[in-house]
Amino acid sequence: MTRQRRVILEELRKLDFHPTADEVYEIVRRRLPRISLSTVYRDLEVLCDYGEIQVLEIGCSKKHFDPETRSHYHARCSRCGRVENLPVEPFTYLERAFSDLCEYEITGHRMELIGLCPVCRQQKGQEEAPGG
Amino acid sequence: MTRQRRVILEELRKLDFHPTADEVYEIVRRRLPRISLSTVYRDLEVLCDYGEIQVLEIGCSKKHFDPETRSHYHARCSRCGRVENLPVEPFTYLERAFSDLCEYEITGHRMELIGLCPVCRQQKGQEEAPGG
DNA sequence: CTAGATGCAAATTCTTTGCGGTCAA
DNA sequence: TTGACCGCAAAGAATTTGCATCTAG
Repeated sequence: MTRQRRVILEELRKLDFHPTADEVYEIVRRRLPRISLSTVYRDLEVLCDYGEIQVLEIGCSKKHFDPETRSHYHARCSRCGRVENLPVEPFTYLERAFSDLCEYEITGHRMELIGLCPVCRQQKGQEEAPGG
Repeated sequence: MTRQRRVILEELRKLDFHPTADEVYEIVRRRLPRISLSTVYRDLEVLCDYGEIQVLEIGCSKKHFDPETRSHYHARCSRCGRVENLPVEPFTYLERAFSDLCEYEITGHRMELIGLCPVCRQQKGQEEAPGG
């Protein structure tokens, strides 16, 4: 566990949302101004291998990194791309139910709620009623 | 609706899985050998805008294209990447339930079952018991 | 004609890799 | 001294864009 790796993990754990690699880079740079983006990518991968964090390939095009490795659901803002946790236990019985409906050997599932986060909700309200 | 666009849509509708852009390219090339990959990307985007197909940003890194635009769930093979439909109606009540659990204004949700498709299931079985 | 669409090649974006130098045990 | 790790720059993969040409109306 190197300095860079430790700082990345610490910063990830402070956040209430799941950042992308370049967001991690920007955040970590405040404490380690000389860190490189490739170190961030490499350390995020190592932290996944160690089982300290997980990658979310959600919404897509960019990966998001989550310091909680147990399975859980996410909410994603369709406006700003923010990804955060949903406070419910995953419905594992769904996997058994779906096993009977298809030929797949089911090993897991993923659910994502899509909508507007509180901030974007408010901003959208202001745009739609400008000044009156 | 140009020739290229029509052929792309026809071929998509024939498939029982949801291909990536380069898979669409390979398939469509059999009928239109001079089509370019950028036309495929561009036409897939136009078809989305027209509401004829939808993009699945699933599993990630590559987009998958689905000629069924109504909301539905998918199964994804963790071995070969195949993405196909699940024969169940989406549980829209989940959106109302989650609205009470978070501050989001929920507009939709997505669920994806992960596992081994029938083909990979069989291949895996053969690898694990080679020759007896 | 002309507006939109195409094919090709170059550009972008996100991510990974190669390499020489650094640091801790 | 050694092996893992770093920063930098270059390479890769997926996707998008610029541009000259083509085509249907």
